[in-house]
Amino acid sequence: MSGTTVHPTPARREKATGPSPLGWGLTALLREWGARVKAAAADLPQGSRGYQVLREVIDSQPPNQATLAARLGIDRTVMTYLIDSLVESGLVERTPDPLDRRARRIVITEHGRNTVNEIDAHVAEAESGLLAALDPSEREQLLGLIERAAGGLVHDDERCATAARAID
Amino acid sequence: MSGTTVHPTPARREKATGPSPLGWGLTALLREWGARVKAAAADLPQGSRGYQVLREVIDSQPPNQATLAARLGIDRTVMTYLIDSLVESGLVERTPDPLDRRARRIVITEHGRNTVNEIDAHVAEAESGLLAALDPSEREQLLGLIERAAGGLVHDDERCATAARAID
DNA sequence: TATTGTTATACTCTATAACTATA
DNA sequence: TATAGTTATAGAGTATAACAATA
Repeated sequence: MSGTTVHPTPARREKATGPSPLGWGLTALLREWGARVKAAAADLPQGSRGYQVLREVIDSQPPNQATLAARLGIDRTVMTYLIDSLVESGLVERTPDPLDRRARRIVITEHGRNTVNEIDAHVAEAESGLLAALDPSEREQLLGLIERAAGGLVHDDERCATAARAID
Repeated sequence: MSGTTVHPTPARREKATGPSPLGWGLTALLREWGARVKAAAADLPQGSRGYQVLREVIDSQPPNQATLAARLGIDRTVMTYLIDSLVESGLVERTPDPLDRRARRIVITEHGRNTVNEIDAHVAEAESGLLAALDPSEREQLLGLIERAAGGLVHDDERCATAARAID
């Protein structure tokens, strides 16, 4: 979200010698995704992340904060502030978890559900704009591949570099 | 790089009602990519971004800082510090641009080239680990789709939400 | 002893503006 | 006037550690 314009595949771009296009492409796409979804979800606090949390609250049956944090890759201390502002806006509520009195179940409010429903349409537009270079079947493909690749990141915790700090 | 473990596709995940999996998948993949490449490029300053800059310096014929910044989506003020530390480490040099005395061409040094060559192998490993859930042909597919989608983000500047702030 | 959630602090990024030297 | 590069400052975002309540 810096004042710069993405400038891909410019005239002077040669063949990619090394393995960088993955990181470059992911970065460019995620930056644009964040900017577009932030605009689409301008009604929400916390921009695109507020939207992601709300979607997750709806899709999972009411999760607790730790689950939300783990699933979205957000620190649990940050999740506290995130939920705070969503509660202030009346989009979600913290309810006690009858099975674990330490935990709070985060449930969507009627207002929250309506808001997300409206925003979903705008986000869908934003996302198809983001993938404008691909035709519909390719978008499906990309979505599927991304989800599978990302979904595969669970079980190699003991092997990779992140593990060390992730475990701590 | 928070002390959290990604926790995708957990037991309680239902069908995705809305359009969030794209943002979720991109975020998870990019976070892991950054962590793994940072480990793979531990010799470099500035982690995965130092690597990205070096790769770009090699792939483009010596670019100036503004070009690098635009292409990688990094603010030009940040690029100054980035290049500073790469110069300190002897990986690149700032040379005057004969065609524009304001600009500095960033050229890779012999040491820089050797270093990147070594790291490339580790990064390639890191990336195939990242995409372990996909078979080789699917990885190719994903790479291609990501590059095309990201490459398509150039010409809609006057239409989308980012434009406003990108233009400024 | 481990975990959920909260708070406070410090640190790291990033954004903004101002300045120079060129064009 | 606009652009390339630099620098300084402020702000947003993030990590770390400590704590209370519960498991």
